[in-house]
Amino acid sequence: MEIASKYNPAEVEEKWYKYWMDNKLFHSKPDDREPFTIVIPPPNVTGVLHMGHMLNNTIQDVLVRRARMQGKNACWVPGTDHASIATEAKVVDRLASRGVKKSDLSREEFLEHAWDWTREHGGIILEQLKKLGASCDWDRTAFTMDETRSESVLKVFRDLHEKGLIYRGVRMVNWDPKALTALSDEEVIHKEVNGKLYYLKYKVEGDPDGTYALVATTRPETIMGDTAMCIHPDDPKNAHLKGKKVIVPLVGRAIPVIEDDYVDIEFGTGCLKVTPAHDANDYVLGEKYNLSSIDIFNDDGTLNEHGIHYAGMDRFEVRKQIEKDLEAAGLLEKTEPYTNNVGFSERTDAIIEPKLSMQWFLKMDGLAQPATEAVENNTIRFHPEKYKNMYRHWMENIKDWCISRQLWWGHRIPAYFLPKGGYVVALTPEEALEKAKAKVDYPITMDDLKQDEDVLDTWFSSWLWPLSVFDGINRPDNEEINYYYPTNDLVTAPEIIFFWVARMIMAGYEYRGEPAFRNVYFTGIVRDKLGRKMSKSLGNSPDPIELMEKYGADGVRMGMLLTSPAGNDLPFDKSVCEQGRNFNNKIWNAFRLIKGWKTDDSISQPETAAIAVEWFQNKLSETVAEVDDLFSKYRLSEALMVLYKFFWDEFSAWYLEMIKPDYQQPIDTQTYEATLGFFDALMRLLHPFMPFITEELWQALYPRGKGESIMTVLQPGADKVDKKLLGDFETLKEVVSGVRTVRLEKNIPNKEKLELHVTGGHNDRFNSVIAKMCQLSSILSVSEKQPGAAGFFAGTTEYSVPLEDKVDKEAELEKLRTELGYAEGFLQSVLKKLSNERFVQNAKPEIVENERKKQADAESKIAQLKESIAALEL
RNA sequence: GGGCGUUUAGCUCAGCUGGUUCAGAGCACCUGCCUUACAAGCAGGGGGUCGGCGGUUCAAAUCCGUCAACGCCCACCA
Repeated sequence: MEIASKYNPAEVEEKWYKYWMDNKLFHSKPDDREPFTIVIPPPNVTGVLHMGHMLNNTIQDVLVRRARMQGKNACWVPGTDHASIATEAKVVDRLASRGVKKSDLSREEFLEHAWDWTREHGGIILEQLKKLGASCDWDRTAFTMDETRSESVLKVFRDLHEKGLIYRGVRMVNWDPKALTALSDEEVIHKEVNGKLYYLKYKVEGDPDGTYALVATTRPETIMGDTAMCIHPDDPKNAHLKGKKVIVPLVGRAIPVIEDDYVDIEFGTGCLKVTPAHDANDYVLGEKYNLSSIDIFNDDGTLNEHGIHYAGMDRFEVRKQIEKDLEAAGLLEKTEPYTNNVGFSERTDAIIEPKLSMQWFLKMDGLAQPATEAVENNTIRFHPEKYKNMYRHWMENIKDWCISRQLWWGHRIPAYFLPKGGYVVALTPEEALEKAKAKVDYPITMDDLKQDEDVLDTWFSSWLWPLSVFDGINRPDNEEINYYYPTNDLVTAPEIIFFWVARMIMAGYEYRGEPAFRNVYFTGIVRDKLGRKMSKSLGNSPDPIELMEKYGADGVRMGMLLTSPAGNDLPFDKSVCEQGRNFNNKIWNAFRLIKGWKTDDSISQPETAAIAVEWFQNKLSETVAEVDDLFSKYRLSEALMVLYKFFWDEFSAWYLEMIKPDYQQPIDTQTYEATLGFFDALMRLLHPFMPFITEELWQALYPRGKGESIMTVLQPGADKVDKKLLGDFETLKEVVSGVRTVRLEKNIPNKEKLELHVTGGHNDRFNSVIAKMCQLSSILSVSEKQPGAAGFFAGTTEYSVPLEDKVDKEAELEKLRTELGYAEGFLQSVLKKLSNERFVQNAKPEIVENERKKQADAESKIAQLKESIAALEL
């Protein structure tokens, strides 16, 4: 059978994914085995696979596949998130492109469009994950707005309300004028913006001299909402304003001057205009001094009827216009360039407007407590650990969570308002009516109840994800939740540590009294070569699907993993995928070599092969132990790198070369069987990282039964390691390398057999191996190196290849002298240490002993070098 | 304005509790090879005063102080 010399991933990937699906190998159900659970961070239902998903899901798949191969009952639950605000924005856009405004539709009509959109786009990203090889249990695919999940959300709302943790109130919230909804603090991103500081003149009322107070503000367009001016009680320069009233420019309204030490005397002029409706701090002042509050904005950021002649204009238009008008009226003293922090909506990028409104909130401090402790005491471990600090800091300063959104796409808040005030919380209208009847003393019908128009924050469903995917809220004692919960690992981006991770931990403790997961692996951000975040708008993100077509899913997976230690950003470049693809090819060709051999029972195992097998067996054990250790520390890139080198260098370059029979000669059965065994072990070790090629070759290695898969066999275990053997073997490599260098330097073809002379201590156990790897005719022990020989050292032993005329005496002498110089310098430094009494006294005995050995070795090497030089100089 | 983190080869990173696995790995680079598994390869090689300064110690990439640059998180100075 001819096997192509290049690996073709496209052919095998589809085949094996189908095989895994057909044989239900991803499916998990509770049994006696130890469970291993991961819930996917649900991608947005309308999202398209990007490089961040690739990284994130590759890592999850590695963890799940490895757990499965450790005999655990691995369950990776996939699903999608309804992404309330993001999806609603997309649906609104699509409707707009068809000339339909959201406001023209009823709630029901709009939701119909949203569901259409969800049905059209919802499955795309999950299908794309299959191309990556993701071993999710697709039978469990969940959606944050499907029936089970919706019921869970409503029940939790009702429960937390009953516990008194959910309340309703008028607060200053972050208002997104584009999406027309409130946002939580976490959804606001602060950015530095270059703006101006405007100095406005507020004339003092009834002052004939025309004196005025100067107020510095970044937001002149809000003056219509001013209801006071505030100075510091101890501010001498503004003391004359105490007890006075000042006139708001353009508006002409008089407002009182109040005093509060909140004002910073040094900032601006020390005068602060107070606009309780449009600034969180001013709101606090307003409450304190019982100021009236004038809301001058419409929900979309245009000015309302309080905006005098600016009514109907956008807030930023007004800012420009009002500057001119103030100028014209002589009420603008000056402007200065100024940078300040402005809040932007995470989703729509609109500038946030602080707005007073009635919203639903969840009390957080009680929920936060056990969640804070769990991370602090490592019940839940963060990888890398540095995120613990961030987490603690946020948790200790946690604020109540604004959970209502003025949107339609999402879980509608299960609160029903009563005709004469008050409300009830209930899962269904029927339940609501029942509760209402119990609450009021007047007759009431279903039609009298009005359900809250708002929906819940998307994260109010995501935070239940590890529970709700196993139906742990609705049926808290079901077999699945009892078996799969707590989940094991969570793989996610640090950006959503507060949005999601922290809240899942809280929900986990509130509803199970147990951690949601044991380990959190924080991935980095995928960036381009220039260090920019990959984004659709920049167009700097490669299409993952195209990438996989070009380099193979295994190649891309490897590319992602090789350069992404936990928590570090990943500067992505296609070249790493190339490296991955090359490695696939390397594996492919090693297999081709092995499979090309004919076996012969009648040949006995050559000595070189016996040594090779023994050595590789030990090397394998050593590597397995190393990989185990790295996995336990979640150092996946390093684990992969160890395996990469193990396969490429130890297995291919050393082991296979050692056992390789002469061209077209058969191999002995014993060695062949051992080699197949090693290859099998290597495939198993690599399978979590590169599922497709390893399955393909594992299947081809031996005849396999129907439905069998590498996915479900165990990882190789680590045996005892003969350290001495491994050490000796490293010396052997040095010798082989030395001879190869001689060949290269002297331009000696490989076919020409050479003789190797040894001067000094040498372990001749591996002579047959050295002879085979270097094409030697013999290895002789000599008391002195021949003058016409090219030499090198391995440790303190000198090796040389007699070459007669081929050796350039001068060059050889030069080499030896350089080496001698180095050795003498080294000896000097060792002697200096040893002659330092304090070193000999204070250092640990083994350190001193080591220095003595270095001294002896150096001395013996120097003696040998001198002899060789003397012989050449003759 | 607070807090955290990073700085080691051209690039991406590893170096735990100070001393032979202390200056490493992969990629990139250079040289020679189409050697019958693999040129997506083989063999060999060069390259860093471990961000700067100061200190502790017999001994510092490693511990302490300080400065600098970069990054992240939090924060209401209008």
